[in-house]
Amino acid sequence: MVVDGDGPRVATGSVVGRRMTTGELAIWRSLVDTTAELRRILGAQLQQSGLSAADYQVLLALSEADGRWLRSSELAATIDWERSRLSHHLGRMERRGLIRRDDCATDSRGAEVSLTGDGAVVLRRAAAPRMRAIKKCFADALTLEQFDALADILQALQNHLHPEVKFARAGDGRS
Amino acid sequence: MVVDGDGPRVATGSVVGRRMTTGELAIWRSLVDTTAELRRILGAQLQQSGLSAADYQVLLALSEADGRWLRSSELAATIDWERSRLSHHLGRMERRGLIRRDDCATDSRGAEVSLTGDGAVVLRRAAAPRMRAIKKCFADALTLEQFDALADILQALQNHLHPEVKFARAGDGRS
DNA sequence: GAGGTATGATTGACGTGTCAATGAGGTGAG
DNA sequence: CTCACCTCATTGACACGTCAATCATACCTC
Repeated sequence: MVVDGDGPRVATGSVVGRRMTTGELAIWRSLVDTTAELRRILGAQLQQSGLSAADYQVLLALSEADGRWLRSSELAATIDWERSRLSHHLGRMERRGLIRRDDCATDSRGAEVSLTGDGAVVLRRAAAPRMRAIKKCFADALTLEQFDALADILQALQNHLHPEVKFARAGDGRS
Repeated sequence: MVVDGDGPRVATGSVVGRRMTTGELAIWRSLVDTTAELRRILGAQLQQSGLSAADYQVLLALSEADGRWLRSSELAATIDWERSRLSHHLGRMERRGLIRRDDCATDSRGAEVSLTGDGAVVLRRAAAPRMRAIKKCFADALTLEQFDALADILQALQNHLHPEVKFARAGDGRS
């Protein structure tokens, strides 16, 4: 049974209306597979520092924040997570002593999330090996030309996913 | 913390030995973020057909298999999953009536996994919308040149991750 | 300032993924 | 034959992610 792939079909006359070719679909599958593999490898590497990729993202965002703390919702926006996902994860990280949640001074509903000393140490120890791993299994594989092309492709995908920011310019107040 | 600009580079060569630049790291982060977003969008789309991305992968592999069934371990190898992950997932899919597991005729340890009628119907209904979604949020964003460049980049990454198959070529006549 | 609504964050339920351990059955050396 | 060892597949425990529901507080309107 064939449920995907391209079959004979009359073109609608517009490029956008064309079906995907098998080649395009194969590239899509390769993208999914390859990025999944990279995530798996880097996740395994990070685990040797006692962190998951999610832990690392949270700790990194906090360490880069002004004053090294963030409101829970700001943190969620920074790393583009759902609120509830963050809440669950912060609970687990708090239990492990990596972060701390305090009542927010300016809004009694809110929480201020900050690194603990332990969290900062663990993050610092994990950072260099992670950079090396990204370099080794990703950056070392590509030429300068390929980097440029990839940046261009990713920009095209982002423009396509978020057309409203396609023409955004610093200092341009209009939307 | 600027890490750009140190060391000469061999023309058109790789960047082995140099540190990653902030630009290269930014491209890595963009790759991770963008592919995560695509997966999220497509997962949400697939969910309208009552399937997860994992379900779809399993059903598709079975539908493409000779005789529409596979040994559990063959299925795991086909979609590159851990055995235990597959076992858990097949349990859930069996409960939902999408697949069936029968004792293997040639090896009493094994299981033969096959599509149920329901599973085949659900897959067929999900396939076209999924293709359209991949086209809409991925394929439609890229030019032919960008497709070529992306295929080249993914091949380079795969070659780097699996050097043992680095020299395999399609159309070689012999492998 | 009282009511209704919006927002910040958490919780519970459930599906999912990983690791280590297990059991059940094949396989080969002696 | 039988013992050691391997592979096939499953299980349990636990971490993780999503959805819908909840709760408390802020904000806005009258």
